[in-house]
Amino acid sequence: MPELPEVETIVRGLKKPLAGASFARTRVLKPDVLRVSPRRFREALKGRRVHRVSRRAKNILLELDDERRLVVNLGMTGRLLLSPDPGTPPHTTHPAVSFDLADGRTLVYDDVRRFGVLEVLDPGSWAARDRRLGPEPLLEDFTTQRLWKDLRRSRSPVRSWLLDQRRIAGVGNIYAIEALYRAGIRPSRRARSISKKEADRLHREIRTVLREAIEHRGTTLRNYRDVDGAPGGNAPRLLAYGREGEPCSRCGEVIKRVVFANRSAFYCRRCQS
DNA sequence: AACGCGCCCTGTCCGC
DNA sequence: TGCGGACAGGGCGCGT
Repeated sequence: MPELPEVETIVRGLKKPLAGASFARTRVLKPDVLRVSPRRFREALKGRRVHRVSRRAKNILLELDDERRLVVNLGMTGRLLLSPDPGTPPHTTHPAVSFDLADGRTLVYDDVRRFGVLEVLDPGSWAARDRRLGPEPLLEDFTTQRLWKDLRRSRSPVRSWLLDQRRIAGVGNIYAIEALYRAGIRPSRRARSISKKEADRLHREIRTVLREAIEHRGTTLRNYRDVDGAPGGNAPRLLAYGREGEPCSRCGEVIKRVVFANRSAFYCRRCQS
């Protein structure tokens, strides 16, 4: 569910409130969101202080005072919810893991479908994971040149290419569809067929779409909430995603929906080639 | 090696 | 009103 802008909104919301906070007690209600035993997970966090909160791709990183990190991937429906104030737990629907902080606040990982994963990784394990992720699209090293060169090496449909986290980090189905719509490129186009000029446009639109979504605190279709439980405001701004049968905002042609790789793609057959 | 597919799980919505 | 099927923002493991 949550893509880069939603994860970034959560990270920004946790930065100040969690800086310096420490884990007193952890309760695991749904062990299937972990990859180790609940006991081992609890022990890894016990007494640890949060040094810094950051994001890499769609992962939330709580950097701990022992050099390890609590890595949270929200899957489709994961949420991180924080107490409004000490003594008041956040409002949850499907709590999976609950973290009591030393100051009386509670951080809860809530997840209806439980596709999310929580792990505590040492520096080496995290570095190995990090290396497998592609460039951050909002950072300097993601250049038009790099995008174009990387696209040329793949025969996948460009929409599938954009969803592959090893190639570009943090883009999911919504923003892939939106960027392709705005760049005038059909989702089914083979990555290697994208011209230099198209790659330039795609590069710009990926960044614009992500930046604007962050400004609007993410897209809420159903489940996404920020750390205060509030929905994002970006959904009404989507031009193609979820708009099957509606007129194209540019030319009035009907927006089409096609399915490949088990996921919906939306596009305008007149504006996108 | 690169790629596409099925699957993990629960909730919601739509058509009959 | 009830029921079955399709579908949902992600990512992994498998077979080709």
